[in-house]
Formats: sequence, C-alpha cells, structure tokens
Amino acid sequence: MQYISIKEAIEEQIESGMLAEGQKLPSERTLAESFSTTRVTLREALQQLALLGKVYKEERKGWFVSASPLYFDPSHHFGFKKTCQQQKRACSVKQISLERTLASKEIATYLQLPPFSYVYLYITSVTLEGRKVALQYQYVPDIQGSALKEMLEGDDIISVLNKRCLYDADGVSFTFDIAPATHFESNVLRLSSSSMLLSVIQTVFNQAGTPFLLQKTRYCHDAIKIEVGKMPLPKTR
Amino acid sequence: MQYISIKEAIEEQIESGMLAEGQKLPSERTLAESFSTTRVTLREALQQLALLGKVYKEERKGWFVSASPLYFDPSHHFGFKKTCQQQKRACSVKQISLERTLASKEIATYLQLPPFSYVYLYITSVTLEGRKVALQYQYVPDIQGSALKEMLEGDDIISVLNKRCLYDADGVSFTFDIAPATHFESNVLRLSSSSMLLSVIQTVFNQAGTPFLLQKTRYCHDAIKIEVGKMPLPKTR
DNA sequence: GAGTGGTCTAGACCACTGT
DNA sequence: CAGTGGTCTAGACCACTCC
Repeated sequence: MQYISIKEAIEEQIESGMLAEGQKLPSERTLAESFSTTRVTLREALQQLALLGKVYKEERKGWFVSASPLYFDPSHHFGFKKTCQQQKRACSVKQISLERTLASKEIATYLQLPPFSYVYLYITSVTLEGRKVALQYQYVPDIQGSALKEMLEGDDIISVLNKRCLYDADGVSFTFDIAPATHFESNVLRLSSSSMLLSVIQTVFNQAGTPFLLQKTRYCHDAIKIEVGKMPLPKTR
Repeated sequence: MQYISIKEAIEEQIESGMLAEGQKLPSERTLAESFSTTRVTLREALQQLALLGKVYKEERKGWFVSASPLYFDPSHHFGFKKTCQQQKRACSVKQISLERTLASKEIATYLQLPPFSYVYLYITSVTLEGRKVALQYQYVPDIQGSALKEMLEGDDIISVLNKRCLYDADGVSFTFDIAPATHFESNVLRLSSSSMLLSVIQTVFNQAGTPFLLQKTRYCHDAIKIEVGKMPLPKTR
C-alpha cells in the first residue's frame, strides 16, 4: 500500500510545520515524481488526507493545507458571525441571494407549512480567513418573511426576525447528514463536483412552539467541527 | 464527465427497484464492460453513489445496494436496541471486548478524570439486518466500572450502570465528526481501509453533573442517520 | 481454480488558471 | 502560453473470496 506511506509522509510534513496552514502543496505531477509514483496513486494518498481533514482541494487550483477548524454549536441559534467572534476567528458572511419561492415538500414538512406555501430563501456564504468554507440556506415562512426585505447587507437574519417575533432560545432541533456538493455548491465553494459536504439542518421554534426558521448549513468538514452543548474548545493558534 | 452518467444510470436502476436493498451489484469488470469503460471510471461512479449513501462496499466482497437508514438520536442515552425496536428494525448488539485500561488524554478530558485514571472500555458492534453498520466504544470511569463485571452478554450498559447511580436524562452532550476507519474498524465492519466513518461522541452526566459514561459511535453514513430532538421519521419500507 | 476487488503503472487529452 | 487539475484509457499483478 504505497499510498498509505505517501499519505504519512505528507502528513508528517504538515505536522512538523514544514507546510503552513493554507499553503498550497506542489502540483500533483511534481509530488508524484517526488514519490516515484503516478498521479493516480498520489491522488489516492491526498484523498486520504482530505478525509482526515488535513488538506483540501480547490477546483482546478490545487491542494492546500487545512487551517484549524471553527467549532460550531447547532443547538444554539447563533449565526456564524457570533461564533467566530467568540473563537476570535476572522469570518465574513456574504449574501448570495434572497428570493420568495414555493416551499419544497422537505421544507414544508420541517416548517409545518400547508401545501403550496411560500417561503423566503436567503442564501449566504461563509468565508473563514479568506477561504469559503460553508453555505447557508435560511428558509423563513411567508408571514415573517416580508421582514427580510428590510434587511441590509451584513444583517443577521435572527436579529431581523427578532424584531417581529420573540423566540424560545431552547427551541432548536437539528439533523446531521453528509451529501455530495450540488453543482451550485461546488461553484460557490470552488470545490470539485465530487466533493462531499456535511449538512446541519436546524429548525428554530418560537415561544408558541411554531417553527419560524429553517437553517441548512453545508460545510467543509475540515474547516468546521460540530460541538453540541459544550463551550468552544481552547484553540492553539 | 462519463462517470456522472454512469452514476445516474445505476442510481435509476436502484430507484426503480431493479436492484433490491442489500443486493450485490455485478462485478466491477462486468459493470465497466456494460458501460464500455474502464474500472477506474466505473469506480469513480460507484464512489459517488457511496457518498450519496445509495450503495456501500464490503472489503473484497463487492458493492451492495444500501438499505433504508436507521434514525438515531444522540440527545438521548437510548441504546441502539431501543432505537431499533421503536423503528421496528432487526438489530443485534454484540460484545467485542471489555477491558480495564488507562484513560487517554481525550477520554480523561471528556470524563473529567485526573491523569493516570483507569476506565473500563466496552466495545460492541451493531448489526442491522445482517450488516454490521456501527461500532460503539463505551468508556466508564473506574468507580462505576466494576459494575460491568456483572454484565451479561446482551445487557445494555446504561441499564447496568443505572443500578449503581441515577442519572439525569437531560444530561447528554455530544459531538459529531468524520474520520477514516482505523485498521481495527475496517476489520470489524469489513470495510476497505480507506472508508470514512461518521462519529458521534456522547457524554452522559449523572444528576450531580458528573460525566459517568462516554460513548463513541462510529457508523456507516448510509445505514444510520442522525436526528436530534425529533421523533423518528415515518419510514417507507 | 476462477473470479473478485485492491492497488498500481504509464501514458493521454481537455478545460481551465495564472502569468 | 505553460502548467495545472479533471478525466479517461488499457492494461498489470496480488491477495483474497467463493465455489
């Protein structure tokens, strides 16, 4: 198993600090030659490292050393901005689109809406220290959704909704999954079309027990780790 | 992108019911010939399907169609047995090993133990309708751990511990992650050494707020889905 | 023993990136 | 335009499974 030893060799380079966080690895051809092997075998080794979260790949750009992850707690309704502030990470959340659309069956079920309901869909991207690491789809029922029209670039969706209706801070349920990136997601996050992304789907309830926000976060597993019901771990950066 | 259309062709065969749950796919060589391509490209297509959770692979056995998943809620301390009963799935939990061992740094941190503490490590495998789909590592501090000696094959660890100390049903915190299977895990679950497994790490607290059980579940993502704070979804099987 | 998946070689062409 | 990653071909040998 040649690719195992190649994996370990590159891993050691990273652990030892020879390759810094965010640094680009040499080209696949160069690396393959270094290890006297072919690109196929080399890519196998890199894919192992990607699974481990040590490296990641940008479409047609190359392979990069992963930075230390952000810890995210989906049992809160905090946005990424607040989470990043707490962990002293430089993060920016950018609007991609905002539209009113017919709720899919899945969305309607989560939000307990009747058929043919409309929802507002607010899509944002999350950039952590220069790298796009997540996409967020936020679905708001039509009733409160009109509040979003007043929203300004950079506003937190929860803050805006909070002006309209109070919510119960404990009222969050969530789901965890894994799925390959869609075409849209690959484009935005600059991933290969084959990349896998993890998903967290959070439903936020108001005090009456009615769901009023569905938040689906699709993220790169090497960049964001899920920590439920814990304080963020002390970081070593 | 030939592998995309191959992926979709096989996917359609599965969705249409031509390939039943648990059924073995034809050999890679046969499939490659069917699609007039090489094994490399074909395996790319199958890996995509594996990411989607539609198929899975057993080491040196071949590719199989995934069955519908079990929904597991880590915010409870229910074992798999109870979860399976609720969802009317045939599941068996089998002991692999039980030993007293020095707590690693990670385990000691989670269980809030001082250095050089001993823990009991109870390892079980979870078989869902004939397929091994998960491994569980359960760590119990030395104090309560001796109770495990009385445990019989098939006993639930929580039930046994419950005789010794009461616990607070809400006192569960947990973490998600993803990591490649270890050598041991590949062997037990019959996976390729390269396979990725999802992890849930649950810490169960007693009424005094002291952690008394750490439970790490390593599972195949196509076979088990995480559902937090929800009732199991209605199944269509 | 035939067939399988696991691993690997040594190329190739294309679309795209960065300069 | 040179170089890169994305994709693909057409083989090969080995260890293992299944019959």
